Amino acid sequence: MLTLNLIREKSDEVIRRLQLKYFDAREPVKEILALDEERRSTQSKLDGTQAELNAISKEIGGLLKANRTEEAEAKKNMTATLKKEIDTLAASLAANETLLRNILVKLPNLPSQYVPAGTGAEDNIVERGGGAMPELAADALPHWDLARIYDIIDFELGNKLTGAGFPVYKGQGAKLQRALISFFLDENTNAGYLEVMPPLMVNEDSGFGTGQLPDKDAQMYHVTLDNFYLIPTAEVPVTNIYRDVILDSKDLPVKNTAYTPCFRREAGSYGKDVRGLNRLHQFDKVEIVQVQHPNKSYEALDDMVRHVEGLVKKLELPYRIVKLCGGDMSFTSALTFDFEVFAGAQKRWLEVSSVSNFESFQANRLKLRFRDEGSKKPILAHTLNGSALALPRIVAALLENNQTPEGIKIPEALVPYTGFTIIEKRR
RNA sequence: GGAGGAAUGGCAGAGCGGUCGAAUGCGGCGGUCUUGAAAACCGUUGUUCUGCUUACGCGGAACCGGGGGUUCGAAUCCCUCUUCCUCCGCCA
Repeated sequence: MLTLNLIREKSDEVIRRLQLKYFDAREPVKEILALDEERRSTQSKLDGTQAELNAISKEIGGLLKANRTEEAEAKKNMTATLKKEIDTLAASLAANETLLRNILVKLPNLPSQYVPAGTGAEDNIVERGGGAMPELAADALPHWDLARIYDIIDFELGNKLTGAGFPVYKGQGAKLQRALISFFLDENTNAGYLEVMPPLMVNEDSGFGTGQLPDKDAQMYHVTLDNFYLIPTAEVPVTNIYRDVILDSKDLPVKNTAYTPCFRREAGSYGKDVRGLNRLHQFDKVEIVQVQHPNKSYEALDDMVRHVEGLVKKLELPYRIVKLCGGDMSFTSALTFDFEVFAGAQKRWLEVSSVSNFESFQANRLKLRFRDEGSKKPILAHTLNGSALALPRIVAALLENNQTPEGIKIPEALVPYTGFTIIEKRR
């Protein structure tokens, strides 16, 4: 959520920068400014009337104490109109604030100055890449075939237990999941992130805090009986740890990492994108989250990108880092870098991480602030997060790129975690 | 799940219809003293909205778990929700 102050003081800039996300903010901004004006004048009238009533009440107290009952009764009669006025003003203020907020929460975050122009994925800019492209035979198999042949991931069994998009990992496949999770968590904690293990269901307030609600509720599984939502990413519970929190400046930066399963309904996405591990309803992901001083958030974003790059390198996967253009960015982000790895048999780039700076957009919703030296009022912190990393597509690329006649080779960095160097057929 | 009790400022803890944004203690910040520090003493100490000033500041409104009600007036009384504690039941 953008701050009212920003819209009030730099409305032209807000409109101009949102054009980069193909969002026409002219009308909403106009409405916001009008409502804000009205809100303040109502507030001011309400405060004045309330002050009058308070003064009279105080007088009545004094009169009653002095046993001047008749005068007190006379004063009481004066309050009726004031009270009616207060009710009316309070109701109109509440209505105004609801309207204002409803428009405000629909404005996307402003893209930062570094965001390139463009309408969609084809306009994203490849920053850099690395890793050797796999040299596979022409008959190299896609990961879903490999998963079946080596009996390490069972999609059919998942269909039976739950439904499409809920695979069952078995044997070395299950061990590989556990190894990747431990590997990522260790790498992250070694880089200074504190490991946390949050709940996998959150309440409405949390869903709102990170921006999944009210707009994207169709993306989350909703447990209606208790009104909880299954988390679509650890970002939700982990960032909400800091909802309604005022940090001390010496607490910054906050760096957290968490492994969680993630649940996504993925309503409306069908077709060949969803084959195998490419798109699941439940998947494992290790997330990193930072809360930063506004002056340092872009430095931190850079750090996070480098850190994730280190992970992909250690897994010896061919990768590229893509800077998202305005048209391809998420609602909440100010600047996003996607990581893609190349899956040799599908011959496709698969997104495995998305690292973003949200600036104060989430913090404003969360009321996440800190006390800065020299500033009397607490100020909004900046939040950032990224995947480090999402497992299924990493596994897809590992399986496809490392297939050999003997089996699937495990990258060296992972061997201490898997305890095996190769995935072989079970008998 | 059943029966009782509780929720107050960073923490502890008073207040149970008016002068209470709230005693007191601890902590934090500033100062006196000191070579420095501790102790002692003095002062200060939250958040939001808002008006004037917009450097500092001054004034108004709201906030005592959330929401609603009674009253001229609510931290204080009533209703409701949530959370926590104690006892019983069930259970990984």
